[in-house]
Amino acid sequence: MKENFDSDEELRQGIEAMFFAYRGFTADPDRILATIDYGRAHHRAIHFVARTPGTTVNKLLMTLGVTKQSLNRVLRTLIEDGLVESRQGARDRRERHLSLTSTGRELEKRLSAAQRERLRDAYHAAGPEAVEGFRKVLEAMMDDDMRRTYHAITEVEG
Amino acid sequence: MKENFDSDEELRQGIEAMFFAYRGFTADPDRILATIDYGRAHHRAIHFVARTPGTTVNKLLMTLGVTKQSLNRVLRTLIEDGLVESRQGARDRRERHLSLTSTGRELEKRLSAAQRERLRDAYHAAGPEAVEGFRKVLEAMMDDDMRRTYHAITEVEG
DNA sequence: CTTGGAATGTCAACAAGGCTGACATATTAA
DNA sequence: TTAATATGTCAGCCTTGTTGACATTCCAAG
Repeated sequence: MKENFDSDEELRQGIEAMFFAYRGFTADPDRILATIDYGRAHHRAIHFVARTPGTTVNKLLMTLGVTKQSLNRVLRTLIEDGLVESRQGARDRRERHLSLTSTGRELEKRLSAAQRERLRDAYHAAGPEAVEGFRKVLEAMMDDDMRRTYHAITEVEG
Repeated sequence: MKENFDSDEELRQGIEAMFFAYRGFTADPDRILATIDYGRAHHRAIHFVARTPGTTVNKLLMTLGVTKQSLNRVLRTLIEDGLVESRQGARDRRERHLSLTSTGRELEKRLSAAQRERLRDAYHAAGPEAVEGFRKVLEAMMDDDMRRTYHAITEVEG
């Protein structure tokens, strides 16, 4: 297998693996979200607000790769529902700094716990070396600007 | 890293890696699809019809994990546009066996080539051992029934 | 040979969550 | 003073998912 790891057939299998794995990856949070009338878009917003507290709307926009109108719709409901807090910037008062409320953090924990459990189980089944390879390939698969965003987030926090 | 590969922080990074990588994974086909007024749903249908020619609607339904109404809408346009062929089953004439026309195969090749190139570059950047780990973790991340479907496809074809 | 159920197709209605375009407002920077 | 930036919001559109209902065709069991 290693001597031909980039054959068309190998690559097609990789494509299918990504497809099916991503379904598993989102399945657990999706089930939780469905019970509270939220969707994946809410999850993504909550995740990155939790991850980079105090981030601005613009930064979140770029991270998520959606339009402000699309994000705004989601963000508005999260703010109305008391999960996300929006504070005017002190230095630049045009900016809104976003953070989770304690209620928001509770939901974030539930969603994250489910997703982390799925990943942890997969990591254990595959082993530490596999995990390293997994991360390497995923990183290489990103667009350059996404890789930068990824590094910005994981280096500061991790 | 290896001694703590399943810490919460490591897992959160894995989650983000999946998120950003999946964006890259779909980016190239998405660009092609946009020029011809198709979406990801069309791509997925085309991919699996190409992969398992002669498959039935029901099998495709289960593979894709959507409702028949949702698939039917996509499939109908593909058939109307002459990319997919639907033949009544010989043994069981309720079934429709799906396959790509030559036009369909052309599009499939374009989409697949773009996506395979992305993956191949990532594989080369990460190396053969990493690829093995990548595949292992992805497989472990799938739901059981998706893993069965995945094996059914890759074992027959690959 | 009838009948139940399976496989498929189709209609209608609805929702989430993307998008574009246009416009308003506040604030900062030139 | 003016231009640019950050944000919010309204309106409308598209894709792609959902449910529910119903028709057709056909296999298979009784």
